[in-house]
Amino acid sequence: MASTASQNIATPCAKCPLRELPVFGGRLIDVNVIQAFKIGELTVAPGGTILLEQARASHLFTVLSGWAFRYKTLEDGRRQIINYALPGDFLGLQSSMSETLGHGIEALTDSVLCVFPRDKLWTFFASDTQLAYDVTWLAANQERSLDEQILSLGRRTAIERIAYLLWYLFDKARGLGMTKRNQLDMPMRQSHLADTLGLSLVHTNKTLQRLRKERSIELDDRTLRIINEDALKKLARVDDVENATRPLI
Amino acid sequence: MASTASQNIATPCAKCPLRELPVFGGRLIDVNVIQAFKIGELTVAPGGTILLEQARASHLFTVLSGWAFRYKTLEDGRRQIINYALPGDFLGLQSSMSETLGHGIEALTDSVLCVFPRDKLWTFFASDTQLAYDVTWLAANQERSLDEQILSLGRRTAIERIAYLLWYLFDKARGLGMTKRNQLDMPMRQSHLADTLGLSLVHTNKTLQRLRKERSIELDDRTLRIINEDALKKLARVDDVENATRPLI
DNA sequence: CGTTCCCTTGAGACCGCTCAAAGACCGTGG
DNA sequence: CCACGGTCTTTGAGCGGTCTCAAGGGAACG
Repeated sequence: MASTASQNIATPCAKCPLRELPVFGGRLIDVNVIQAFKIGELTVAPGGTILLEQARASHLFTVLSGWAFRYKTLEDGRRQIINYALPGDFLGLQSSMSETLGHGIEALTDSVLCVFPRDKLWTFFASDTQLAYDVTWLAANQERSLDEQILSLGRRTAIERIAYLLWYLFDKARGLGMTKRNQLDMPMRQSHLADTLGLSLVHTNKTLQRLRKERSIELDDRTLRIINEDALKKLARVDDVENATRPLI
Repeated sequence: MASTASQNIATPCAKCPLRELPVFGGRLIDVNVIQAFKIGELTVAPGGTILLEQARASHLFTVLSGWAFRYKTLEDGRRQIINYALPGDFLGLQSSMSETLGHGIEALTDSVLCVFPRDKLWTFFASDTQLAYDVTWLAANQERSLDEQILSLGRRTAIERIAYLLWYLFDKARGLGMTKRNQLDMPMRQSHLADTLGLSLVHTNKTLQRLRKERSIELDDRTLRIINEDALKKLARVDDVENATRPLI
């Protein structure tokens, strides 16, 4: 069905809509290099598995459209969402180059991913320094956002964590042009938020309501509206990060 | 003093003691390449700052000897330790290649670090594919251990977190030959552990005692003894990771 | 021998948890 | 069109894990 159809209408890198975006401005790799690296596209439906937690990863992905998330689980079922992937995010590298994965990746919406062969990475590293550099840049930068997530989980209170997460996601989506005014379509359920924040579902719900009552956000079914961005940032104690452009693989 | 003296006795890469270790076996970069990349050594005393939280990082480091840790702080002083660096660990890349740092690095013991110029990284990427590949490998692998830390903070209980952290550190040190039997010299104080685990100092102390009472560990002044490794791993729900060799820059 | 740093202990408060159940919304089928 | 089941959100009640505050004890060091 959807996934089969999309194989035939694969987006050529030259027509990649992401390349137009300012966030990726000025540091784009030669289209032909990327195109040569790319072996196909993967289409996944909401709730679909992109990478199994125990699997050995043989591919690398760039999200072309849609939302996904990376997670780990404990034997007894406790799940922790590590981060969310939006268009332009590069996935699969984390699995320490060729060992088993250790984390799963699941789609939240209908998603399309560009697929690259892991075992060709070496070849492309050798032939294109820019690509090597960019992959490293992306890996290093993802670490940065994990650092922030660790700070959140370790030292922020429930309401601060939520404020940070919502602001972070909104800001990231804004850079990708996915927002309208102060409004963002967020596909995850409260249980996803809870599993991201290290909180229980019930407490997440109650804390969300506190944020609504103080008019910092609105959050109906699946759309987030930021009513008071400054209040949110202050609460989350966001240290303004210069939003530099980033590479796109 | 110490730091001046050490400039004169810099370890040539050819005599790097780390290269002997099995953990780094079989995937070592040509000594001459590393040696050309290395511009000096940095010696730091316990409590000394390796990288300031607000600074712009211009160097990359490999820990040659000693313990250090990476941390972030919130304005009001709450500190979160992100991870610990032991010999062979590569530092400074996280600062998303040339932006401001966002985290600090501090030495726990007398430490010696090999220093590399960040702005030459590109040059070496271009001239040595293996080095580029290894740097990326290290970045990806560090992400892996941050994933685990996120799982801990988000979903493990206090006692599980401690069990995991102690086992993780012990296992890592064991790979480096820093343990004697079941015993490890751990330079951090309980306040460091608390700031790593996202717990208060008091609760860390009380939980530590529970682990001692059930004879899983001993922890006197600064030495950790693992009495019952299996119990620890079971409590922490460690999924046995194949301990592959890793690159050394 | 006083100061300082660290570890330990106790007491009480609060944040976030679990359990349980009631709305709300939606698609499906009778 | 309504009944029904499913998924998700919301509420309430009570428990407990972790926190803060406060103080005491031990070891190292000048």
